[in-house]
Amino acid sequence: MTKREQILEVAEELIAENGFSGTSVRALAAKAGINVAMISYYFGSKEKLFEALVEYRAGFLREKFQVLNRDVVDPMERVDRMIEAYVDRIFSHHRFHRILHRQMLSTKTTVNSENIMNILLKNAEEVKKVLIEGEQKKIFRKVDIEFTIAMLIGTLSQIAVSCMLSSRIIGVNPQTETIHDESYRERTKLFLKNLMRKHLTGK
Amino acid sequence: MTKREQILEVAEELIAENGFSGTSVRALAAKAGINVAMISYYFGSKEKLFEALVEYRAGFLREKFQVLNRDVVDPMERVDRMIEAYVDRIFSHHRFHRILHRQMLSTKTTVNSENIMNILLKNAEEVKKVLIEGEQKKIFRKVDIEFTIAMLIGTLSQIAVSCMLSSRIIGVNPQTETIHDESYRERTKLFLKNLMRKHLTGK
Amino acid sequence: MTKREQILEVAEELIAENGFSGTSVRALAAKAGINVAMISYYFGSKEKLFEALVEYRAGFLREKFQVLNRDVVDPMERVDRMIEAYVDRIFSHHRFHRILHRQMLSTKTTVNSENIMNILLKNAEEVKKVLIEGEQKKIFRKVDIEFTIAMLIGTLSQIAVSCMLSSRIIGVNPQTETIHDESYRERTKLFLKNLMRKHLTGK
Amino acid sequence: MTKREQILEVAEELIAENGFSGTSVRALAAKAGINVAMISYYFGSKEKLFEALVEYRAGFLREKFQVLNRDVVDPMERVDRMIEAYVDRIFSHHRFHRILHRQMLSTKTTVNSENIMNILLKNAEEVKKVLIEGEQKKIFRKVDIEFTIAMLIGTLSQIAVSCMLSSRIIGVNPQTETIHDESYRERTKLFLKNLMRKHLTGK
DNA sequence: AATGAATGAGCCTTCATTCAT
DNA sequence: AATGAATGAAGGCTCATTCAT
Repeated sequence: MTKREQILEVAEELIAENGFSGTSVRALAAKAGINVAMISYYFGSKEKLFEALVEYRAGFLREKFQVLNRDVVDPMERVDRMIEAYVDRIFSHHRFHRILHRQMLSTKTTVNSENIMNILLKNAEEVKKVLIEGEQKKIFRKVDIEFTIAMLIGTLSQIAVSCMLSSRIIGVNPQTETIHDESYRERTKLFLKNLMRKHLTGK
Repeated sequence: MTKREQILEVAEELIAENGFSGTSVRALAAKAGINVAMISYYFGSKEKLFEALVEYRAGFLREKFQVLNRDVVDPMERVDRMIEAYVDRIFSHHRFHRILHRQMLSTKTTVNSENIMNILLKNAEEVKKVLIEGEQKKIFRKVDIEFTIAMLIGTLSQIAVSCMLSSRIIGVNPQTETIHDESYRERTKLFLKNLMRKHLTGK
Repeated sequence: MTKREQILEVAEELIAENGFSGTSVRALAAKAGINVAMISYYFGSKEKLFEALVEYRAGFLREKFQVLNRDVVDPMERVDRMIEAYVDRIFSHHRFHRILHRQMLSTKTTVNSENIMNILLKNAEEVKKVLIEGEQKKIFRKVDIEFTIAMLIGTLSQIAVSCMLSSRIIGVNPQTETIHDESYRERTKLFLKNLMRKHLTGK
Repeated sequence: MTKREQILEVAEELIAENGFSGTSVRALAAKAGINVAMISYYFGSKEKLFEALVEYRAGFLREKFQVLNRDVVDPMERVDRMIEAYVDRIFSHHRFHRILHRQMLSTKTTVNSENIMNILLKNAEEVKKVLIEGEQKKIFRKVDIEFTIAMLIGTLSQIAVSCMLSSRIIGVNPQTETIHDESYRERTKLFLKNLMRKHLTGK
């Protein structure tokens, strides 16, 4: 791993935990074991570091959804696959997802938020396509498509992101069963699939 | 409105927009039209101001859920009522909700987060009761209760909170139809009710 | 003296000695016996402190030249009076003059330099008037008016400003006879008057 | 031109424009098209680069004055020649002269300033000799010799150095007639010669 | 000889807070 | 009760310099 990447990893961790304003370049440098000046040296500024982080992780998020839409014919099957891909993705990058989510909470529009919005939007549109297609094929009921997407994103985020709350609402012992566990991930997939099936087909 | 409350209102607005670290007491004092020293004077510190804000708004959120559980007999009916109350509550205090949500994203445990967790938890438990009761009465299917709660919270949050994203995903023109509109609120209620009915009863 | 003025006085001293970039707000605050934050508090920024300093001293420089032109009839007499006023002024504010002079050496145009130029220009124009009038009245020879002004300014600056060099070129013991001495000031006046008389009238 | 000299040329330009503290080694390296580390590599430090620059240019300034004093017999003639040499010298190295001038404004004594003083002093002494000789031969009037030297230096500096101000005081269009023009140079020589003749001989 | 990476010190500014009134 | 002045700490960033290659 290059030093640049190393900084980005640490940045992701700290920003996920404390937010952008809550993370000082000094804290960042300390945790990354580098000099403060290196942040400016590599990225130009703290803001640009953030942009670089978004760019760095955006790649992971951009792929694969399109593929699904082409290969699988049955809409319900495709929704299942999407859920699987989506859950995997978010669980694997839960820290970055936390950052994205936080960004969404800000009403201020920055260079970054535009970028982030576009990433999320692309995913959302892919889901939208399936839903519309399923509806046209009379396989899905007529549902509020946009809110269905919001439900998918919101539910998954809620499960993945709010450790503290979730662990208590959900009755999970955060020490033994966490977001990092395979079982937890599967439980999430199963729940979402069932939910969507009922919601979309009523069966 | 007392000066104290006036400060709290402004604090809510700014913190909802820019986060806790992103909001300086100077900006706050400027917007509230008071002296900087007043924040320390009234609340002791910025942190304590935040705690006071949570306390100030928590009252709104704490009431009414219990009532519903006592008065209404039919579990499905009760779920509907809860959704209505919950949606109304969050739409009415969407700024504060945004703050709560952001707090949940933080893994740092503060005095505040404990407080906030308790508020949210109480609500969640009320919902849990209905779900369990409905299941015992064989009116509801057997579902993953904890994740169902997460779904409820997550979906509503997603709809209410991410103006920018939602407005684009959801296909809402943020100029004409926003979180402040009655129609938008009703649409949300309808969606959640249908979703839960399908999810819980399959019908 | 207010604290604001106190800061300005110290700023003048340090900037005269080390230049603007060469003077750190920390050094300034230390010498003025105040906190670093006070510079921003009072002036907004280091740059604005400089502007305030120019404004603060500009007043001293702006007055009095016009008066001379109205009251005295004889051009040569008026030139003498101007020299006296000019020498007094610069000797009294030699530190600020040093700053002005340094600013002139910069080719970068700032808000300040425009301001400074205007002050100097006004003085120069007043001198120009006398020279032209004297020439029209056939009292002065035909001379290069603009360069004559440059000579006046340049000579006086050289004498007043370059302590180290002057003290050695001029053969003055900087310990005993300095810019602060009355005799040195009178010597300067005498020199300039004689120089100008010869230059302008040839007698 | 060696790389070393190339750096020195760029350094002269930037330091003349922005002063020593106002010129960063980074800006310098960028403009010279070399690596930042090169400055330390070639010169040891920024200070030493400055010293090297003084040394580099000092050579130009040191020569020729002595020669004049030996070859020409008539003191007035010699003064004229000196003015010519001096004007030529300063106009040819006006950037470096700007640096010297700025240094004179500083009261801080550095290794450099000592060096610079010596250069200027040597020139001044050469002038002094002629003035004294002319006075002894009863060709020159009795004048304040030291101030006369200051006048010469100051006037020329003022004309050469303060582009912005001069161009406005002097009524020169900086676009068409500048320090680089032959005519401007000749005008300066003529002015100084006439001035000195009147001042020294009264004729 | 030459360079990109890295450093620690210092830059100016803003922070939340406290003090005197 | 309320405020302008003042503070020390921390903010992000740039500095001249050094290191390893």
